[in-house]
Amino acid sequence: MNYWLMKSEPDAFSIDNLQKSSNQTAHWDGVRNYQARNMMRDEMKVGDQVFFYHSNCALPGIVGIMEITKEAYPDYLAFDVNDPHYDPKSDPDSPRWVMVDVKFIRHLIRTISLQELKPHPEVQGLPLVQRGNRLSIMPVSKEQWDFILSLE
DNA sequence: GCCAACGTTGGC
DNA sequence: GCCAACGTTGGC
Repeated sequence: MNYWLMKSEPDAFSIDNLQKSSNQTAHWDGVRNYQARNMMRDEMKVGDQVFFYHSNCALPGIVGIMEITKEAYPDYLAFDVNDPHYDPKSDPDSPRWVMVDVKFIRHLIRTISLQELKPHPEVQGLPLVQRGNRLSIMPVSKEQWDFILSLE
């Protein structure tokens, strides 16, 4: 089983939005970065566990856990001219972007903030804590996963 | 709201 | 294929 971290701006889609979704499940759309896409497409499997990270907000940090319930399939928003994530270069016959389905598992007891994580040597390998990092989907090692949860 | 860091685009 | 310009991300 793999572990991941996925970022979302809570103003756009928060963990509460996920919890309130039908079946507590939603598609993770709008990823428009090749590195992130490749990980979704090639490595994410049903059952993988994922940290839900709130970015660009008052307290950026890890707020909960979700699980992959459907592996990569075409991000159809890329075909919708009226959607902000529309990409004219994504051809329905050969989709450029993919999404996965995620299911709410639980909130963390408290938010584990970026500020709190940064000083810990155990997570220095995580792109999340590296300067200037913008990757919205990243792998988390089992050791990092367990360590972060031990802070809860 | 600011702005540094980054990824992408497109002219050459 | 280089790289300047541009748009976006995301912490602060």
